[in-house]
Amino acid sequence: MKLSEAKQQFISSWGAFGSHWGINRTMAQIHALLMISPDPITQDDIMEELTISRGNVNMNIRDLISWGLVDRVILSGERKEYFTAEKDIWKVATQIIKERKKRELDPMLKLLAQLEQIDGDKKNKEVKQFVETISSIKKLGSHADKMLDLMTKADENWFLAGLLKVFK
Amino acid sequence: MKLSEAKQQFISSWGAFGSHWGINRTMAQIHALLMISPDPITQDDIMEELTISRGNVNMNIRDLISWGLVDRVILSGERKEYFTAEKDIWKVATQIIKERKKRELDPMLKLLAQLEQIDGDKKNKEVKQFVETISSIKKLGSHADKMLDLMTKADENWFLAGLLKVFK
DNA sequence: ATTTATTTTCAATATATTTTGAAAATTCAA
DNA sequence: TTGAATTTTCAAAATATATTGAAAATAAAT
Repeated sequence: MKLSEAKQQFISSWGAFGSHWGINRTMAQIHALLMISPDPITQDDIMEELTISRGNVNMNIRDLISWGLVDRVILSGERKEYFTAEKDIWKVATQIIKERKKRELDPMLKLLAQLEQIDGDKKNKEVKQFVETISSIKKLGSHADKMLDLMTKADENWFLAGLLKVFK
Repeated sequence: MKLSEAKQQFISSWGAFGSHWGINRTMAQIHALLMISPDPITQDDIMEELTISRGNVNMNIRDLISWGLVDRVILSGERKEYFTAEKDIWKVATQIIKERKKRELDPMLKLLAQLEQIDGDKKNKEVKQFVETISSIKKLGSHADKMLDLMTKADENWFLAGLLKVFK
């Protein structure tokens, strides 16, 4: 397979993959393109490579920057802005985990804590099932929370070495 | 807070939460409703509780069944079908992980293995960055794959006990 | 200060996804 | 069988999301 073909395939499937995870397809594609680009590239390069509009590139790039996955780069002497992506995939993964934890898991756990305090007869079947469901989700959620916290603080080798100990 | 209010809040936010994870909002809401329902309920109950159409309920219920999260229940003497959800949240989580691994991670890893074999000068900067990106994603992916496999085979206590050892 | 290159915004448009609801199919009882 | 209850399907409509492109804003050079 030729590089150009492989590139296209990777960008396209990374986009599809991302869309299963609440990340918009184009954003994931831009991210893919930046990850495989050895040097920083411009908005125009991205527009051309993915055949999408300037506005689209601009918005998604800003989104990627807010996720901490892409950086603006100023090349001296150049007027245009350049962009580059974090290349260490472990850092990419922990960054995504950190952000999603903050944006989604944390608020959910906060809400569940509130919902646990409902008034009503604890003997009532409906009440009982509700409280049990909420508290078991909360419990699982906070385990996940702690685990993700530790994971994202550890570096890759440390984390995987640790896992090996558990998983024989 | 009253039960009815708490129920509404839980259903609504579980729906929003799900939609960040590629699960459609209504499907997640139906799932939430079933999890907090102590006894099996009918399509009509769901229609009424969530004020959505019969077709919508039917399609999403089937989807939930295909995910292994909901079961059809036939109550003897009753004509209508009843539905019930798995209540053990650890089982719910591992079931979701298993399915998503099968549907998303496995195909992605398979594709990456193909993309690694591109022809061209390995000294070329573009080729080098491409191959490095692909192989590092593949490596991380297969670590995740192994870990998820073990997680979903283990039971909750075993898994958490194991994690405790690693994470002090 | 004016021009020119570049980035950003956002209303309009296009695309994708979800939902409806009524018709068709199925299931069960009489 | 026939018919009533129930489930399923799916084209059309509604809704939500993504994309465009040109105008406004910003930044740099002259």
